Amino acid sequence: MSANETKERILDAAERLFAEEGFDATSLRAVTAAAGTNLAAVNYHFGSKAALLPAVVSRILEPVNARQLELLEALEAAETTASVEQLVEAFVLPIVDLFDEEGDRGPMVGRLFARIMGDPGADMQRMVLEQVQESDGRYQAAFGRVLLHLPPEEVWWRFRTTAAIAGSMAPVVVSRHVHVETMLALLGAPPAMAGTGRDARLGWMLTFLSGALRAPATGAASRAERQPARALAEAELDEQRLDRRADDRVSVEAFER
Amino acid sequence: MSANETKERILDAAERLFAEEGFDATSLRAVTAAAGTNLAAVNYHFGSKAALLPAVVSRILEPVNARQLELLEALEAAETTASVEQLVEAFVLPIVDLFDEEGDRGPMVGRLFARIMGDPGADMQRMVLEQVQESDGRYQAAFGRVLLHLPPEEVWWRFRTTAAIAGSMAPVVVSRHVHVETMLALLGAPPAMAGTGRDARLGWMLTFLSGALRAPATGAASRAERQPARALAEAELDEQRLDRRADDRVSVEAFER
DNA sequence: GCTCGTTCCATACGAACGTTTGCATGATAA
DNA sequence: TTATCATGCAAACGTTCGTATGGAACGAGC
Repeated sequence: MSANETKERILDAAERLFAEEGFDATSLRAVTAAAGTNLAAVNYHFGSKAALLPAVVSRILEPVNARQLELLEALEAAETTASVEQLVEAFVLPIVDLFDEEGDRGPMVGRLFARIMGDPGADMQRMVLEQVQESDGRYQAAFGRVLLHLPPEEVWWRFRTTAAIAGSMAPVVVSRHVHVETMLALLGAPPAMAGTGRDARLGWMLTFLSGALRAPATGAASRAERQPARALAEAELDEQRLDRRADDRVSVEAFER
Repeated sequence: MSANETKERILDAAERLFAEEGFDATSLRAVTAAAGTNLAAVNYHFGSKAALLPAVVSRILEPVNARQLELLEALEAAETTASVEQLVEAFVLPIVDLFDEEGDRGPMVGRLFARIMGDPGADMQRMVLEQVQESDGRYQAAFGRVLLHLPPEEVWWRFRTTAAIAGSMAPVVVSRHVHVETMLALLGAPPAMAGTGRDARLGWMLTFLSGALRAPATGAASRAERQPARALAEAELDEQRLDRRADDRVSVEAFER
């Protein structure tokens, strides 16, 4: 058997098991058994178990990054300025398509990414950020050119959040990778939208994320809209919440500046 | 030492270690060493390692749920109908305050929740959903009464996404729990907003989430806004992307109905 | 047809894991 | 004082983990 074939089979098995059980809960014995190779194969081909995870991730992320950049360049080559929706679509489409691959690989990869992006470990974050660095920077700049009503740092944070949602929340919430039976049993609502195919999910995500990105700058919301929420709630609950700290109301005032 | 004191010390240690290292990567020996108790204490007081996690989570979630319900009831008792922002604030405020607790417990709990909400395992999802069931249902109903421009299932999914973001993305992206040094080094942008305190973060989240919730129903966006993004990108890239499937364009048409 | 480097495999090792056991300790009630 | 019970502790159990080793199988190049 060729070396590459073995490596690919190991990556396939690891991808599935890391997604299903998590990295720590997956043993090399389980990986090699699923891959149909010997236990020692992982250490031979990848050096260690720790080195297997970045290999799995970059095999997934590379084509997504490439396509994100292709779509962005297409937009930038056009004569008209891109809209927020266009930028969001160029960013999100490759991700949604990844989670929508035929067979069960899409859901699987979705779960893997939900795990990875939710992991607050420094090593994990570093690994992901290294892989998306280029695409990320290019989109940051592009959104900065379009969201002119926002100060730069707010653009930065909104895009960071958007990217994180696209990578981690999308597969869990929007697509078919969540344990819908569990949600149905416990929350008892009809998640019909999840079943209507890729384009419905894509459109739904575009609406959600574009809405968030387009929102006016923080602090620009009218006082009439925001003030009563806090004032009312605080007043009605003051006697109940004995544990609240004294500076609470002060900080509200500061924020409502 | 009283039994409760030991249990609390174990929960404290487990909370921190689960957040920092993850559940699987944390050994009972590490927990009991940090708690200053004997190794057997966990099994004595909680039955098993598996039972320790729900105990940790519900100790955190209980006061948050209670406060969410308090704030919602205050809004519902008012004579005027609540706004989207008011509802979002009532839902998000207890969560933001949780991640903002004095000392380092806030960031810690934030990391723990990022892990838990990102975990696609069925057991984990079931555990969380059971704990938030009541509050979740009440807010679902409340948002349904306010987002009148959306069909019920879209309200349902938008709130699901909002809740997931509030629980998992908020601590990672908006607050101080992300490894900012790593982001800075790799993405090289000034995340100044994260440093300006709780109220700035809260306001930022309200803007982001309210914007997403207020967005028009999916499909209601104008064709002039959305169509060119796809058409342009597809046309310019057709020759490059040989691997694209044939039904791609068809499905776009279907979605743009 | 032999050689050499790559790949594969069976096996072993030491460490770390969750759990259990048996007994010590200390407070409480009779 | 004695009996009882909840709690704490040290030690050990069997299992599983990641990694290392030494040789077998194989194919390309001379």
